[in-house]
Amino acid sequence: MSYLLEGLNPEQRAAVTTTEGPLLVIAGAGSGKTRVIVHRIAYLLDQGLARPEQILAVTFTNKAALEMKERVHQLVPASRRRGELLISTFHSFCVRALRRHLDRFGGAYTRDFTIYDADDQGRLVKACLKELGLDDKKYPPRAMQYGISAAKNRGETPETLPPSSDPKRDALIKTFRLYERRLAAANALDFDDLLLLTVRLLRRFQDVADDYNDRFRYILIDEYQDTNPPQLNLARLLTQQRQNLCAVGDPDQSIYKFRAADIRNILDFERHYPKAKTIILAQNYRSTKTILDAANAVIRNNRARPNKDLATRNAAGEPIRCFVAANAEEEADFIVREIIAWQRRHEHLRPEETRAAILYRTNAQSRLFEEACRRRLLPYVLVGGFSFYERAEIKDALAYLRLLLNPHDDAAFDRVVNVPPRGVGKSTLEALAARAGADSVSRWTAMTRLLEEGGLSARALTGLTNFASLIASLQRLLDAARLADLVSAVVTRSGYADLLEQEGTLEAEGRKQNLEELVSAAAEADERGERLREFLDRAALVADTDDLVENARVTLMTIHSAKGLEFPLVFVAGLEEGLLPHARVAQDEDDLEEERRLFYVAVTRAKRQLYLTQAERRRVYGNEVATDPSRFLDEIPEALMTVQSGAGTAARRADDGRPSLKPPAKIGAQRLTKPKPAAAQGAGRDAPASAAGGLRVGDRVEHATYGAGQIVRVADGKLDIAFPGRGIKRFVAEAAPLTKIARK
DNA sequence: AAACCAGAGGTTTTT
DNA sequence: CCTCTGGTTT
Repeated sequence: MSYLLEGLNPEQRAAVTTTEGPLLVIAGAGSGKTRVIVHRIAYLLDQGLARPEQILAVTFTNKAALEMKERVHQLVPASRRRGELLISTFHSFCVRALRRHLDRFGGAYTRDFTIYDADDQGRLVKACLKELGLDDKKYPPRAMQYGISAAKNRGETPETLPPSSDPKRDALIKTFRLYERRLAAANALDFDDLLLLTVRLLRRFQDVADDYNDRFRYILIDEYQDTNPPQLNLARLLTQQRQNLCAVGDPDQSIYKFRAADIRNILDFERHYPKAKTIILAQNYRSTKTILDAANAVIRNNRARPNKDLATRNAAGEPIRCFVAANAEEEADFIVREIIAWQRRHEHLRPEETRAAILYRTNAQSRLFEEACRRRLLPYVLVGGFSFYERAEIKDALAYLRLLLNPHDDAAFDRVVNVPPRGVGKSTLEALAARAGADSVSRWTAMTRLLEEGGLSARALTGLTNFASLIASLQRLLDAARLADLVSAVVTRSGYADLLEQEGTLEAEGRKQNLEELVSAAAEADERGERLREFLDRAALVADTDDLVENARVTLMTIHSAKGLEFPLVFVAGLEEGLLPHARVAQDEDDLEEERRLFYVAVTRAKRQLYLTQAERRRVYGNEVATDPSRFLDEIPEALMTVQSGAGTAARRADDGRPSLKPPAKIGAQRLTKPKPAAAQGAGRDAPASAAGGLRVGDRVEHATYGAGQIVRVADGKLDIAFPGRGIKRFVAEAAPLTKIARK
């Protein structure tokens, strides 16, 4: 027996060794799903059933792909895996395929296409609305963007949509049509296109489809319950010959409907693949029995699902603790205090056995937890904040780079044509946009035409001429220079570096540092042998740059981001009607079931101890309103829980018989933490101490929302603080959620 | 072109 | 409440 099967239970073994034909693995939460996939890949290699390059494994995130690859490498000796093992997301896979074959279509698109991220997409939609003269109050761009994406994922094009007299519908179709035209003119693809065009490619060109079918003997897809229609099509097209598809997933964890994921894809697997074999992994290795019983009890309330209660041999463990706070601030503070106490109680354990997660439904909730952590000096990692690649200066530099490969990239063009300022003002930009629209060409082409024909102001003429020759001169570096040199040339020759230099502010300093980081990233890419193309593709597709998450002892994130992760200690916060389930979905039964699955995902992240918290009052747009406990709380058997409420909650008031307590002391009053005694000494600078808790110009501080910054001005009880990449912000000294950072 | 101010509007979730 | 946008001012 292969060493790869040791320590696996019979179902897991079957999932690893069933190597012929379609296989569906319904893997419950904590059932060792990733382990099974990793062992299966290793087994295929070990048994000589496939060489590495003949296997394609698809994961949901880039991070998951990386991790999976690493684990396979640990399991299989290097001698057994010559050749590239392809583990990637659907999107990355598609980019690879399109970079190779997109020319085949012969139309507007070429292999040099640009990827438009959600940001570029939003801008384009806005521009389209404007061009069509549609009021963006009446037709919110976001809704339009969503509508277009949804239509695309259903396989619609502007032409297949029936004309409608409904103005909303009509506006959507018109915008959709223009949007597609503008994308084509810019040789740009949005995230949806990446999948859709790959599907079209495989459908249209049999030889390409055959190539892929020949190459990939085995295909594995993780998180299959969250595939959307184009992804399903892709899977079917890639497996049409051999049908060696191993789909792994859990219908109870399908939580991406808003992104066009269709739970039926996994429920109908046996219909799509009549010869399919199904294996259910129902044994849970992760959670205590108490936590698992709660999860089972909750998910049982959903109708359409396979009957697969999870079982475990783990001990019952601690009861789930339910905490009702008077308001959201108290909720956050309670959680942070409990984390500190819990981790202190478990100090004897290895650090990774005391990792904690605070999970919430919406990103907006994160701020309170950040502030609470800062207040009590508890280090944390926030997942899903601004990533490096979302900073303005980074996007600017990337826009230049994008233009070098594809000058027709309108989004990039708009972004940098006048950054740094070169006399291309509003009216010139409008003239460019108008010309581009009229001729149905890119901004770049429109610019070229306008330059030839004249008719521009002298200033604009010089500005645009300079811009054009700048791009041209940088393009000459494409083949010669190393990536790092190229990036650094972009920063200097564009004048961006000088601009920041002149500014002389700390903010500009921070931006410069970020750009230097980008150059370092390029140098790393150089070492991996990557070209600009790959570098940009990675920047477009890699969303989570937070790899620190692994080592953090406290992680803050949305429930969606927590999928696939586990933590010994888990807090699910904001268990209120309107938040979880979210108010936007409460009417529709299907949507409600998705919210329940979301809650199920949250609960099943916990290994040892689970807390569920609710705030009785929560601020909504400024005013505090009373909340109702989430209906999901009622679905957990009382025997599994202990309930506790905070000071000042209604429950407590009733107990005391006191009419009402005043709301808990405003925590804002004590926000400004005094510098730590030993730390701030040493640098006895000249700046006068302010009235603001001993903060001086030059001090480094940590702000709850903006992160690390440096104080640049103290006056009138106000603080001006520079945040790298975010500019200078002014705060009322007394109220600012700040923590002083000790000097090194 | 930058800096300042007023007002509106916003909260799902993400490759 | 807080942030962003757009308009106005210099």
